Amino acid sequence: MARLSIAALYDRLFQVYGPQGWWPAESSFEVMVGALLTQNTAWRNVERAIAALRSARALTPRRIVKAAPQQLGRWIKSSGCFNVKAGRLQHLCQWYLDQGEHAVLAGLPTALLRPALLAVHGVGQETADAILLYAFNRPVFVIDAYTRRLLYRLGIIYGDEDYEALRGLMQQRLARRRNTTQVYNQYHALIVQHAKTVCKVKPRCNVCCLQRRCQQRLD
DNA sequence: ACCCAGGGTCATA
DNA sequence: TATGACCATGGG
Repeated sequence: MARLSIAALYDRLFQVYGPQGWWPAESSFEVMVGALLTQNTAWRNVERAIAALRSARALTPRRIVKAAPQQLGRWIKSSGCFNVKAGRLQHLCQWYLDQGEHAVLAGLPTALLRPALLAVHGVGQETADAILLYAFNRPVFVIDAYTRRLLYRLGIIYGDEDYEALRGLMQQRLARRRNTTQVYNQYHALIVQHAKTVCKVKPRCNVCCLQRRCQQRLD
């Protein structure tokens, strides 16, 4: 059986799950907050944290920076690792204010914006790229553990490639597409959706198990 | 009682 | 560079 290509996998996922409507948020700033809070955390718990911030009227960069760390921790408690994340959230918001907020940042080229995000303490590659793609609408593919696992099961990668190698691979294979930013947006969301529904319920799902190597669980 | 979730940082070797 | 510990809640 011929190996499924990265481009064909996208079409298959989209065919099965349809458009995903990511990122669920009311503003680009809220996307940034969510991207940070969802680090190693189920989205459900992040929603509660964001709801708590909103009902406390604390869902703004200034309120978050001004808040006492302990208070901030209480608001975002449901997202786990709350002491760590309270600090990270304040670093991110302080940076956001220092840079002049969204309008200024939106004017920066991705080649400058990405390193700037990565320089924020608590923002790693996946979080930075999620912010670039979903808050700033930049054509940057977000690599996560699900992406790596799925590509590995499909025999598309070895599995030991580093983050940048995978991001480069995904972007290269999708370069011919019409609207790459929209494709990256949907693709990442589709992989997450696929991972937390079908693969979990049905070990032999109708997407990744088109391939032999996927007939057995490899992790 | 485990294991994992829409990760990242830090100490150690 | 490459592991491991740590953060810590909520759901399965």
